[in-house]
Amino acid sequence: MGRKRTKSGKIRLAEVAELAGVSPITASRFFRNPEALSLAKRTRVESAARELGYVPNLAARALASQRTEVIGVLIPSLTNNVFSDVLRGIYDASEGSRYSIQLSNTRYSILQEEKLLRLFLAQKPAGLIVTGIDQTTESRAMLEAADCPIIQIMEIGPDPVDMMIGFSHFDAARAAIAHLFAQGHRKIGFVGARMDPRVQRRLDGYVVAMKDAGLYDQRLIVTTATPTSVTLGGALFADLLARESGIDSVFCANDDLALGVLFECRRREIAVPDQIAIVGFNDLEFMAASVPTLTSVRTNRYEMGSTAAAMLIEAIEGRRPDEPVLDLGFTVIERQSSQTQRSAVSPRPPERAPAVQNDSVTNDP
Amino acid sequence: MGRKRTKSGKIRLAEVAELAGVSPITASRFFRNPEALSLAKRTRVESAARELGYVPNLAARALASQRTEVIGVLIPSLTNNVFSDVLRGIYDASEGSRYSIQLSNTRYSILQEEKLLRLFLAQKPAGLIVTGIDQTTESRAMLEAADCPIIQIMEIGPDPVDMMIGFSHFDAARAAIAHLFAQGHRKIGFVGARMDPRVQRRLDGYVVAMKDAGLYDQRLIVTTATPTSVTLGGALFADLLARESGIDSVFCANDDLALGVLFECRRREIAVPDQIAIVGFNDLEFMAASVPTLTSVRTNRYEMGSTAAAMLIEAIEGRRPDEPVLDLGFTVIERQSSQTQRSAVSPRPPERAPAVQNDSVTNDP
DNA sequence: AGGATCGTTGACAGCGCTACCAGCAGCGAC
DNA sequence: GTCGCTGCTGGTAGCGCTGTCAACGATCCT
Repeated sequence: MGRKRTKSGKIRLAEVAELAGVSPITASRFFRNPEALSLAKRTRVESAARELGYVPNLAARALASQRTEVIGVLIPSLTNNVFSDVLRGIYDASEGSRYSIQLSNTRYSILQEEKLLRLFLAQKPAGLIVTGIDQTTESRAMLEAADCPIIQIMEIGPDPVDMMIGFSHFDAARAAIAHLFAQGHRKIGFVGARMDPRVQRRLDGYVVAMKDAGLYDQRLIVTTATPTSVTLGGALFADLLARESGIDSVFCANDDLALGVLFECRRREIAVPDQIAIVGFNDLEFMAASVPTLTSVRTNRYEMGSTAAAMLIEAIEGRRPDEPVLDLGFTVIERQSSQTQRSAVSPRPPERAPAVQNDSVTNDP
Repeated sequence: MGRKRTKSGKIRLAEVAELAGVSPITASRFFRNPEALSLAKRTRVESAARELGYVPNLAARALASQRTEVIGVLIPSLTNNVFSDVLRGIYDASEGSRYSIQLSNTRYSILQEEKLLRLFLAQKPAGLIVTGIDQTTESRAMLEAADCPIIQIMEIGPDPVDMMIGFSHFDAARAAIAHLFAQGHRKIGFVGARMDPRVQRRLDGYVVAMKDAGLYDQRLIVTTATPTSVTLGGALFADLLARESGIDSVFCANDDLALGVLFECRRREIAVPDQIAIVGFNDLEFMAASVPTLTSVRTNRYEMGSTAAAMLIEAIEGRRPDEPVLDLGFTVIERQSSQTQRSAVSPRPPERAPAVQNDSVTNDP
């Protein structure tokens, strides 16, 4: 055979082209835009490529085309269940596409995020997925100057850099509190950890709901910057009980905390929901399995990741969505931990209706 | 200025070299092996690069050098807590190095793994991290032919492709059963889900331990191929109870199942550990927070990831470890869920000593 | 002093692919 | 018959960097 191989023995595009009897550039087009070829050449190139086991060299492609087929993803945590669901969505939706995912962990630091952003942008990614809407001014400027599609995920806000997909943590928290009001609870504690911007907005939702009902008391709020855990949920709840008496329910900023509160109740022989109602956030799998089952606010995490990746890929390929901001909503899943006994006479009837509109607990736009 | 810029306005190495008054190749060396330069040129190149804000073009580098600075990582699941800990270790250890992580999800399919391996290898990664020791014949052949360091993680076995880091799931399961024997339990159930090769080896460890003690009964084993969950733990345990009576303890193949069993006990008002002892596997955070606290086998997941990445990078750079197989061990963490009452008279004294050597529950090599 | 060695530097020639532009055939319209 | 158009194809010229090898002066040894 007259074909010359590179020393590494790798098959190059030129070999494929030669076997197929076309020019290299035609073979190149086959891999990027097969429709542009005549049917005859298309099949010839295809079978030649298969026969030789050709695999494109991505580095050469990136160098020649001046762009990569990499989607950068910046998330604050790898271990938080919330993000692993989102990630799974992103990976699933990118699979089968030509794009590969480049993941980095900001560890909840917007400075770290800025640093990583600079790194990513220097390699001209095809698109970018960033978490949240709280970037540094510098990051924001870089994102706006970037010439690739960008999606902010996990929450929505008024001023997208480009596209945005998430839900309102503020509204979700308010809906959770409205549910507790509807069940007759009035002295509702808030337990929060990590206190990243999204947890902060859940707290804001709680505060506004409580104030609207004339029930706000800052001593009902226990938070810490420490990373969240089940153990911490128990500890924070213990703090809350030590500080305030007469609490009838707790809204936890996430489900791990809620589970910790449940265990702490068990440890102290506090009946749930009779003495204390518990509501969590995210609706992780175990919330439906615990005893009693735990009420939570379901968020569409997998969908958030998969839709974000799919939207981004569409945008990269020139098909921008009609609406750049997508609200995935949330649903308050009412379970035993917050149900007032309905078969028996309610042991703690609401003394007055809370001053909050009793709208639907679901917010699926 | 005489410098010519590329149309994209990007700073190239040539610009840096010109400003520094050296040849491009010298500038290139500065970024790869600064020690090779004289101090004078080194500082000149460094300040020129900083002044221009130069960022190397990785695609060009990869093309010219015929290798990438990418470490491929193949794991079976993104959402399983076990792997998120490992991943965090990998990302942490690779941060600050020149290498970037390329992650893919095999979804517990060795065929999918083979496919992804082919994809990865075609791009000449600098190194590879693969999960487990059960590859297809084809995958194994590809790995052996690959000219980059490879680490198999999560478990150890007799025949490493290259390097290996993990622990013996078989021994860990045996140690868990030995602990239950030591606490006087004899009718020990096994609850397992997903049944990937590592869970299978835990089951093997259980079987051997039970057989050695003359207590093996296959009706004590409940497994399913379904992905694991807390809910599933409860359901499988319910199956076990329906099938067999007199069970005094349950060894769960992972902690989610164990939590599900605990909740199921609570639902049925079975006292833990008095009527049923529970042992889990992995020692996730919540195991220490539950009521009662749950015994588990601690595995060093974060360390496994970080050590694997660090070892791999060392090997890539030519410093191979003395010993290619690293056993990270495990520890049985004894908690309330499996403790025989010691203050009171044991309600269920062991009728005969189990025929298993009562070695240390810790296996930290 | 002569030769060998080391540390440092630079010239050259690609790595494998694609952007750009030109060319060519086939077609319908005038 | 000419023109312009469309659809397909190919040639040329890099993309930005590094491997290889040669050259140079400085240092060391005999």
